[in-house]
Amino acid sequence: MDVGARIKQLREKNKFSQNYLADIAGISQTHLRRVELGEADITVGHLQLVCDALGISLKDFFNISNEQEELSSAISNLTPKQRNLLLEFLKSL
Amino acid sequence: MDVGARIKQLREKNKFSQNYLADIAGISQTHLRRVELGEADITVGHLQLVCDALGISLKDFFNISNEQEELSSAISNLTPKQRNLLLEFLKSL
DNA sequence: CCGCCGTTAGTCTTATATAAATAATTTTAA
DNA sequence: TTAAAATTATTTATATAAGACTAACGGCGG
Repeated sequence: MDVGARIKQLREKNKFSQNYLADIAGISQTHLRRVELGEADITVGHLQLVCDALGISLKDFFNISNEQEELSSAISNLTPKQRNLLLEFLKSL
Repeated sequence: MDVGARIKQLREKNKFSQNYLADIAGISQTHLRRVELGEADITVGHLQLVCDALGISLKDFFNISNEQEELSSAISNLTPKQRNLLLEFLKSL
């Protein structure tokens, strides 16, 4: 479970900048950035602040459905060629 | 959500000492103690280690309210006879 | 082109999470 | 009741989480 990627995913879904999210969460943009990049390991207390700012519970933060996980792990193993095929397929939906 | 209390609750359910849990989780007993007492704010990475050692997912670690709800709704449907059996059982814990 | 603005990245410092070793306390068994 | 064993608490030291400030990197109107 990649905490940084998950934060980034939620942040971008809300169209927040690092600065804005950090601000309303009450943490520094520097640190948020490092956490998102996986360069730092956030504490639960601070993650709670971030989750509050994102309007999500810690439980839901960690509750990535199995389908999603299956998908993302499947996708991460694609060859570039396969990735292109997938992109075409998605467009056709 | 009191992370320390939650860890302690799960640790004691498994009849682990701080030392033992810290050992198999790969963290120090000193730190585990401080986290349980709320004197330190554990990082997600370390909490993940603890959860692994406890055989529980992070999602379930934070999924406390549902369990409680399941319990209370289950309890509310007991017959008097079942309620007595439950009381005996609780004493035996 | 040029400065302005929003966003992300880098640096340097401080606060605190975490560890190793040891002491104190509680529990257990004789 | 007491010594040993198990558990929890302290002390001291280090690694790293976290913050303040500044720089670099694009867009965009003038």
